[in-house]
Amino acid sequence: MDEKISEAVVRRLPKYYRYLSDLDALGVERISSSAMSKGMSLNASQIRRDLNCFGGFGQQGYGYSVKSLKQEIMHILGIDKAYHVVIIGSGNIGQALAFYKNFALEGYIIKAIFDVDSNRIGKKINNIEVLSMNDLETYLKTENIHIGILATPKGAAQDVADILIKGGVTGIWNFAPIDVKVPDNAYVENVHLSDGLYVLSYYMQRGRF
Amino acid sequence: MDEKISEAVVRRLPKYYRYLSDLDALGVERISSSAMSKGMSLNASQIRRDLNCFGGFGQQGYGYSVKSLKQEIMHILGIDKAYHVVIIGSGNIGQALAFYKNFALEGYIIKAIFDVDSNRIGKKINNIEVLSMNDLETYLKTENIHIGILATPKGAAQDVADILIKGGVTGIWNFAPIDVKVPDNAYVENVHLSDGLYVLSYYMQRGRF
DNA sequence: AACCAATTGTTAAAAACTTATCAGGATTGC
DNA sequence: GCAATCCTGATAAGTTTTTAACAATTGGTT
Repeated sequence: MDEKISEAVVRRLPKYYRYLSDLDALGVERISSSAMSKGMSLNASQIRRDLNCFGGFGQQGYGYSVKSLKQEIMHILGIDKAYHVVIIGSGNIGQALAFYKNFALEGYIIKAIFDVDSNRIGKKINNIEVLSMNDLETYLKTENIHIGILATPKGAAQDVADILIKGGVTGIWNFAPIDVKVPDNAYVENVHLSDGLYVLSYYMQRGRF
Repeated sequence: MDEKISEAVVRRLPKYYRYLSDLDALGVERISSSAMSKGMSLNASQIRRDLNCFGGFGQQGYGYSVKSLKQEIMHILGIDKAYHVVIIGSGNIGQALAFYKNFALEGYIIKAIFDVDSNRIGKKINNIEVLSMNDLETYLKTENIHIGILATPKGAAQDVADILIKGGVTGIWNFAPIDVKVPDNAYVENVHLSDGLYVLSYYMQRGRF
């Protein structure tokens, strides 16, 4: 429970969370690792091992309590609290994210959108103000922002990331098709949407084997 | 060169492709695995090993030709040809994807959008027709569609996927927050956008170690 | 109250993946 | 045209990740 947690494990946590949420919504109260295994197409040993990285949440002969395991994972992921977010870039992706209702519901509160396009500045998107990129640096001095969402063209992404980090942002969710780099005290999640489409094309052509 | 290619390797290919495209755009003609290694923060051995899965593209004492290696990877990924695509769901994500210019440029041609909302049916999004979900099955009989993009609510995703597969679609790019299942002769790429946000939250809270 | 079945947490084994090493061939500079 | 250098492809070693196995513990049942 004290060793370094591998990224592979961390990346499975959201999947557990999703699965447990579904079970909970269906009113299921308890679940065993082997039942989860079937439902999620994961190995049961792996599930027990993964969960055990963070504590012994299960009980022999019984399994896991859906509700409390879900709660534990929310806490481990850190999604049981509120984050202040800014979106940079109000193009296709920026807008789609601004309109996405679940973020607000899950505690990711979008405080402002920034753009360079003077036609957009001053307008509102889903009731969120669009401000000028020129004001970003100043804005970050007065507002306490945790997460910046990068939805800029790739040429601007790293520069904007640097401004965000300098302004105290510690998490960057990057949708620009470039690997943004951040210092060790911050973290970036590079999305690279089209990579998935390329992988899809690969398997469509070659098959899975 | 004949063994099974691991998914880990396949998922690095788009990254190589992106990097080589950038080099090519800068006019760089040749590159060694160790130079790539520095530029991409990957191990040089790994790069040589990865590329060697598909053929001996390099030359001792010289390295790799940027242009031809890029071309090879495009071919391996299968992104050097055209795909016919439909988008299911014209909500935030569906619209954003419909407007995304690069898809068309890269040969992913969006032929139609389907939705259940009668207010949207008959309209056009970025000059692409929005058709009724009821007509999807018939549509697939006459049109040869390769890829279906799922941008529906999660409750509808699996059902729509089934219709798509039945209609001859072999690739599904799924943005609904559920793991869509497809038969062995088809392939699905589940995106799960918010998973990345959760992982980001995890590392913001716990740090990387 | 005692047994049986279920299920975890843990340890061990297997598989997959990454990194290091190096012989051999190609290129470049002189 | 020769030597020194560079760099790949291949093999070997090391590391991480996944899967299997099982003792120990709990809950339900008779």
